[in-house]
Amino acid sequence: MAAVAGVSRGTVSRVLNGGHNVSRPAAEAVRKAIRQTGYVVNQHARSLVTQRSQSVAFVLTEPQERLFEDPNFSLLMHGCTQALAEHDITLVMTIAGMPDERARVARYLTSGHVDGALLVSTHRGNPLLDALAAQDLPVVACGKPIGYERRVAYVGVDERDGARQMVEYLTGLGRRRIGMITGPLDTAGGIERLAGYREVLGAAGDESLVVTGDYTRASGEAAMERLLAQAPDLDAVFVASDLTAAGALTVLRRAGRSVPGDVAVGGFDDSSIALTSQPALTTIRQPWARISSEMVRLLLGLMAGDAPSAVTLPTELVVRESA
Amino acid sequence: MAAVAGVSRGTVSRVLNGGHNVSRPAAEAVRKAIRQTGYVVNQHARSLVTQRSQSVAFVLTEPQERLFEDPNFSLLMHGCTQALAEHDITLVMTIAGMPDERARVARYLTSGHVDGALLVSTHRGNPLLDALAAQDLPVVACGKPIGYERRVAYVGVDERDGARQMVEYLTGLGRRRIGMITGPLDTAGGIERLAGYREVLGAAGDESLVVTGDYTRASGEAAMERLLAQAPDLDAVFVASDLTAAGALTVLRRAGRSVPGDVAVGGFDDSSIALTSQPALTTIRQPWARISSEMVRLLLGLMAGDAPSAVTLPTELVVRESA
DNA sequence: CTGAAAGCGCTTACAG
DNA sequence: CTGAAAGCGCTTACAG
Repeated sequence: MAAVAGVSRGTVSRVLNGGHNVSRPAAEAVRKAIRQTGYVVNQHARSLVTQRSQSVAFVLTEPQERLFEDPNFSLLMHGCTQALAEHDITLVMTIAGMPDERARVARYLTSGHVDGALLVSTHRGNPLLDALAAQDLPVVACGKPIGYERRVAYVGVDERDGARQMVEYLTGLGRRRIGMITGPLDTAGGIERLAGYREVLGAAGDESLVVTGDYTRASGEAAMERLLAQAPDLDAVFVASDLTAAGALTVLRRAGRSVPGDVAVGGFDDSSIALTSQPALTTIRQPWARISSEMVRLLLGLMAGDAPSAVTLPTELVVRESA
Repeated sequence: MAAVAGVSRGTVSRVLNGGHNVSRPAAEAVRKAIRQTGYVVNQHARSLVTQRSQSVAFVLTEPQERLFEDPNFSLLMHGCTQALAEHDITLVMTIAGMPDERARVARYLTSGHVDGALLVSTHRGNPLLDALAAQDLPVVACGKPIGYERRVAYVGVDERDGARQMVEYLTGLGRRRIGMITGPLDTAGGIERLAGYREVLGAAGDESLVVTGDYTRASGEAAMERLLAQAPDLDAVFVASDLTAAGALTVLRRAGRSVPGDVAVGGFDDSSIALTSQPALTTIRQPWARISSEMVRLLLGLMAGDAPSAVTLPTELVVRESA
């Protein structure tokens, strides 16, 4: 390659890396030779010296199905891809749902393939976090990573306040028997959204009105059925995710309860499903674009040597038809 | 590291790579030192000499949304992850829907980050294929890559025969006005499923009965509406994908046509949506598990120096409620 | 502006 | 079984 262009490897390298300190004719010759030979740098050789791979992983620590069911992940990943592209960094996705996959992924991530990792949907005690932290890989989580709040950077929304907004809105509508379908209680979103609900309802809180879900659509169906059995007189439900709320809607329809007439339904996320569900969901908007750009900003910071920090973003009530 | 264990770098490397020609005590010492220091190999240094990265890319050349909408991708990716894990290879996913993303991804793939690529949903004239072929990266496509059949390995199903099975089944049911919603006509699945339909219906083929779709749910809704307008007397539809068929079902319901009473609906894929749709879809099963294992087998072969080859798998009619 | 040279951290014949 | 040494293909001070 250097031979074809009639210059030294050093000069080739210089034009490849910005072209500083290279004469016009030399740069031209190199570019021409690259076109002729179809030369592509060997990323390993480059990374071995730069200590950078110019790529970052988007790690999903969830059974695979969730990714494909929940439209939020898509949004988040797209936003991150865009933001990283501006810095000439490629995003690759990796799934570590099962324990054995986790070990493999941990090895992949820590052995230099990537310069950092964006972690999505982290449950309490996620073992991957230990492995990554031990190797000092820059990591930023989406949502507060319980148990690692201090050591791992993250960006999340004010979950509790979002829940509060929704429950206050339902209360304001005159609803008195307000149920809740929570998220998984080993995640910040699961815990905090429930806390917000309790904060508003206070002593009025009735345990038969609360059922635990796990953010999936299926859990929304199951939980709604239980809720209808335990508290047939409920006139509203706050559901911790739109996808789960869509499941609840199906059950409500089947049970002959009109929404919002008989039962008002409030979701969380403002994901695409909120618009396509029947009726369209009143929900709490998470600023996905902002979340992804902040995640990337923090990650780039960590890669540059910054200490881990946390960003908390506000949410917003979006009123549609379901409540 | 070698110092901690009291051996040479060579010996450390030997235990890391299978432990052949290493004495028990030496191996023990190395393993202990690894535990103590948390040592992880530098993948770049290793790959620079082995010319292998032990990872493979799952490349989606589709706008991001499709991945998350279509359950088939999930299945396929999971199968490939499993099959590769047996060979100690990590699968990373990468999306190249937009032209600028494509350039970035091409660079990523050809610069040594991965040992090969699994290509999903390739339309005619996919520019990524040119870039990869030029760099001799082992590639296997899912479905016949039009225009690259001879140069690129692939595994697909007998699309035409699958379509034929479905249309013959519908004919056997006594349906006489059988419409079709096709896939995108720049993919093998789009073209061949239509060809199978035409083959069975022959001269009876009426152009007003055929509408082009693109495998999405939305295209199923739009196409079904057109079909109902163009050919209000149709008594069956063959839809080139289950997801699209689910869209068609929605429109049919809205139009007051009972399924399969008024209109029989046949899908293609046997994806998870075929079971959850109302009514459950009669469809053509694609053997996803088999497809992913064959894709991996071919890729491993290419990586070992084999010439590209193609595998065509049979499909199977699955009768449920919609027809 | 440019080339020669060192060095990134491994693996792997090669001797022993 | 084990160590010393070459070499993988780059980047980057260092001279000039």
